Amino acid sequence: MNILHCDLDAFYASVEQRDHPELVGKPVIVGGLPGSRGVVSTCSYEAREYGVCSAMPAKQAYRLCPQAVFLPPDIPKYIRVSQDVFAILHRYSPVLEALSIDEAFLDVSGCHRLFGSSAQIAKMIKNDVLQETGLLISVGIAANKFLAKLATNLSKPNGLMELGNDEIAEILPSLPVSEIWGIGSKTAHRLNKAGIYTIADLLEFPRSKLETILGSNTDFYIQLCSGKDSRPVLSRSDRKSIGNEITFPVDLADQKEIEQLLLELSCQVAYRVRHASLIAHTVTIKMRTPDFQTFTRSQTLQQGVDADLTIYDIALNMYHQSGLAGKHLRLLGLSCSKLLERNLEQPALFADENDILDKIIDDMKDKFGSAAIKRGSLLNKKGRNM
DNA sequence: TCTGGGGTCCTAGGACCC
DNA sequence: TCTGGGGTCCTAGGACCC
Repeated sequence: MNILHCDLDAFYASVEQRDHPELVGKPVIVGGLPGSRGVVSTCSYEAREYGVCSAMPAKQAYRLCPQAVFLPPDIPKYIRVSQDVFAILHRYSPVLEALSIDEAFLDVSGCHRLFGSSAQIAKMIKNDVLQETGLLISVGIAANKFLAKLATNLSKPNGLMELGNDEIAEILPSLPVSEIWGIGSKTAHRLNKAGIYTIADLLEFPRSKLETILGSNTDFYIQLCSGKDSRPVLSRSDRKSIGNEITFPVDLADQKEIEQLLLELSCQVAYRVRHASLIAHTVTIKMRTPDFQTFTRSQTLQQGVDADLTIYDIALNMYHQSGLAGKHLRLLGLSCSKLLERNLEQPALFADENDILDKIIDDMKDKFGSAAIKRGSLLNKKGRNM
């Protein structure tokens, strides 16, 4: 029982309730605003009582709970709080795997002499997080990652659950397959169509037929359903991609306007790439049409890129070659991948004037914030801000 | 009813190389 | 005239997670 899964309860909404005491006890919905095309990122437990949940369209959330307080997310603030919480977790074990901004696995094997049993460590973590950040965190304890995460899910909010062999034998068989980490709505639906609703159903199903649904992951999922999971807790390796995307308030077909937005995205992403001291070898654009079909185009380059206008040129070219130029779009995205550390890359012999301009703009963004300065061609007559 | 934005990982086909 | 097999990389799409 050495694996802990730690998950902050209703993270974004809880931070807002902490910072705005008048919101405590009220339904709070962080994410898209009611009139927008956004969705709910996180909602407080008060809002959940009305049927509101994560990923629900904001319009639908408003219909269910019009009295809720809708707030846009303040991601930089949540990142700061998250860092504080992860620092607390780090005190108890160096083997920490961050899953997201509000979730992490901790392997506490070898930490018992210093801190006591897993359950004692979990209690100390919950206490420290509450004392130092004012937030509630749920902790699941088990022999492996799958079961630890399950324990957290079963005990939220403000949970602390240790899943031992007896509990596993009792709980696991009747759980719906959608509770399995990695089984999403599509796969769950296909399993249901085959008559598989619970973990017990899955284990009784002929393996060969199961393989037509789960493919090469069949054995892995059978193991999970048997309560076995040999994946180690691993500190996150380097990030694989950096990207931004935007869903327009209304569908857009005007090429000039889309090109302008592509330039804005290029500048945002390039800035983040440079800020991380990285260089990208692949640029990808993403387009979504009003019927919700998503298309991507990507290009891999011999020479790594990090300049605003270089990335923009590549993106613009792909947009015009995509067959979607002039068509209505509801989403436009740009991302950079195949990232390498900049100092490992052979530097260009001469920095050109674009590099110098990027450097000046970056310095100003660092000092005054990203809204303070942008390229002249990004300022249209309305003074759009993004 | 109308579907965000940040990501990760996987698959399948095709090009290319030996 | 008929063309294997293995490996790697690229591209596009899709499932999934929070």
